[in-house]
Amino acid sequence: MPDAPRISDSEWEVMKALWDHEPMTAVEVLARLPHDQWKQKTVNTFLVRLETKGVITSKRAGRANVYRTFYTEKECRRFEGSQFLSKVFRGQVAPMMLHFIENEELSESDIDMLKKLLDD
Amino acid sequence: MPDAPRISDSEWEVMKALWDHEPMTAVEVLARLPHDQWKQKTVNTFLVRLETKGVITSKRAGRANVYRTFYTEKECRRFEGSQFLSKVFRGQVAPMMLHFIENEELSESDIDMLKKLLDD
DNA sequence: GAAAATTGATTACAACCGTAGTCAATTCTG
DNA sequence: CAGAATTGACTACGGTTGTAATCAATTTTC
Repeated sequence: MPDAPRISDSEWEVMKALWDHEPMTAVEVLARLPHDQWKQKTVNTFLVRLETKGVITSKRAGRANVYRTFYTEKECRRFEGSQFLSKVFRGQVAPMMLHFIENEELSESDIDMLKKLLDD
Repeated sequence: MPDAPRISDSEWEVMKALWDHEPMTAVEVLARLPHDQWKQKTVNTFLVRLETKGVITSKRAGRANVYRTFYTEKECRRFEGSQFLSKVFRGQVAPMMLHFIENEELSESDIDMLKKLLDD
């Protein structure tokens, strides 16, 4: 898999909507986003940009374009995750994990799950 | 503590240099950054911008400005961390932790440390 | 003291980002 | 079929980011 292009904050919102219900038209994507925060034209612009970046693809179906993601959410999380790790935690995994354990709410079951995970 | 402004990728590099050795002049900051990737004037621009954003402060000392961070690295990690969590992992901590356990190299001692950490 | 070096302040500029509006073609609707 | 609605394509525009260059004042060096 080639390196994924950078995906901006707002582009991520569109991507998450697409991953959840692809393939979709621009109108359908809007319907999946918080309605008061997004205008149809804005969604359109982002879809065009994402396609230009090669992160999604489109196919004409009747009068509308139907969009599909090109990278999986997992893949994008890998790119963004290692980016974040090196930028904010200087590439040091353990301090980062520690940070999240200290700063984010973990339920009992989360903790149990993670402890099990760490056992392999 | 008020909300920290957004700090861009390159700005983070400057901030990390500053946190490690503050206070510093612009020339000293450059000396702490990879020399082939940074020009003095570029460093200057970033320092000015960071001060405008209120993330660092400066005081004139002789002919040079001496810079100091205003937010700690810990604070900035909190902002950036929760931003990342909600953007990339939809705010779900456990899946994020799982992701990093699966995708980043954790040493034996890292794992032991984390398991201990999870025990409280 | 005049030329050279240092260094902050100001200015530049293209690409990316967020947020849409306008134009134009196609498709309904009555 | 003529007006209305839909929808993609193209255009807009100010703010941020990365990357510096120029201008100007001050200091150092012959």
